[in-house]
Amino acid sequence: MEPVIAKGTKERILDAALASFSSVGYDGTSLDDLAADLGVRKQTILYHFVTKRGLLAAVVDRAAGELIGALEEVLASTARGWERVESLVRTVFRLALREPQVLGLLREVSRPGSAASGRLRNLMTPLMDRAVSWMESEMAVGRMRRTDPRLVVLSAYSTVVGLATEIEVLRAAGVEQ
Amino acid sequence: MEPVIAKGTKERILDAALASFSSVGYDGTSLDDLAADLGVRKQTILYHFVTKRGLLAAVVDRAAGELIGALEEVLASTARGWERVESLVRTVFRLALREPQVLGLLREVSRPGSAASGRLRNLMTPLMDRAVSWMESEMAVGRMRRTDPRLVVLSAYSTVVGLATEIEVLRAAGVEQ
DNA sequence: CCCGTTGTCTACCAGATGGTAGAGACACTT
DNA sequence: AAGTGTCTCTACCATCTGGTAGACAACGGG
Repeated sequence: MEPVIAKGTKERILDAALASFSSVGYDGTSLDDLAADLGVRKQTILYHFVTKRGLLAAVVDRAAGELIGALEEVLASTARGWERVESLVRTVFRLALREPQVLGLLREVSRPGSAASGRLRNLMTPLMDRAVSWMESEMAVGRMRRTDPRLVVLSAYSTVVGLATEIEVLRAAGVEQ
Repeated sequence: MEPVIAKGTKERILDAALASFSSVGYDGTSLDDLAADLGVRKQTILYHFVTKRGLLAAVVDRAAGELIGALEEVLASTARGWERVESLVRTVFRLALREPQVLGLLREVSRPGSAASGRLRNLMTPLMDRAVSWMESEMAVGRMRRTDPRLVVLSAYSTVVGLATEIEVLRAAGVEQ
């Protein structure tokens, strides 16, 4: 599959695109600049991803896959109640520390009206539904206080992502982890 | 001060620009489109704000002024300890509900490397410093637990803004206030 | 009656952007 | 040797962008 030494051009493009999208945004990223950074012509990028939106979609798919994969792993574990929530949160933070770009991309793309916000929703809603129904069952057996689970999940989501996103800001402010 | 019937062109431009910047972002906003929406030529915009960045700066100044003004009002009150924090948070949320665009703009502009992030920092740091030194004095008299105030303020900031920003998302998900 | 200011307009442009067309190089199969 | 698919390249283009230059009207004061 993968060459032993050099990453394939396609992967390298995805890496650079993730970095660029998450820092300067989708509109702020020009294919020419991206290609120049990679020592490649723009048309090479377009060959692999057909259009700029296609590139964004691919980047989102890969990043979301990583995030979802990490979460799935936790979901497969046996922890129950708030323990489970805690390890989920911890997982997200660990990912945010290792690859801040993924969270940056999430922030960029979750803007309503973004070129890929629909795609993101399609990837996230099943996860969200699972979380909601799990919370409902936990509430049913009395391990959690009874509230609107959808609201709780959304609040938790935005708080965690918000905080994780600001990690760069925190770093810039000279704060430790 | 304000004309009774029609808002001045300048104010109308600022309104439209705020809406556009906060939803599709700075790069995603074209002066031509903005002008077309207003029934005005692009050059009218440039007459009032000279350059696109100038327009952004003006929008940021006005929005930040609103936010800071609201917060100043609370800071002038007599509430102490966590009470005070609570009313500050409440104020931000009230503003976010009334004008979600302001928070959208904040999110757009707080991205490191944004065209106006420096300007925003200049406007926010005095507020931040006040919050930090206030917390320090509260901790000194034992009304608050002793921790790194800078960290607390940053966390609170990102959590509140994060949550407030997602209000549109919450609304889209069909959740009440 | 002229003059400077203010605000909006028409006309135009240089540069960047995403995208198309097609050729050359290379590897693999037949 | 010929053919086929994969990958990258050069060349080109239509469109859109922010921005400049300058005309035209309205207005108020001297």
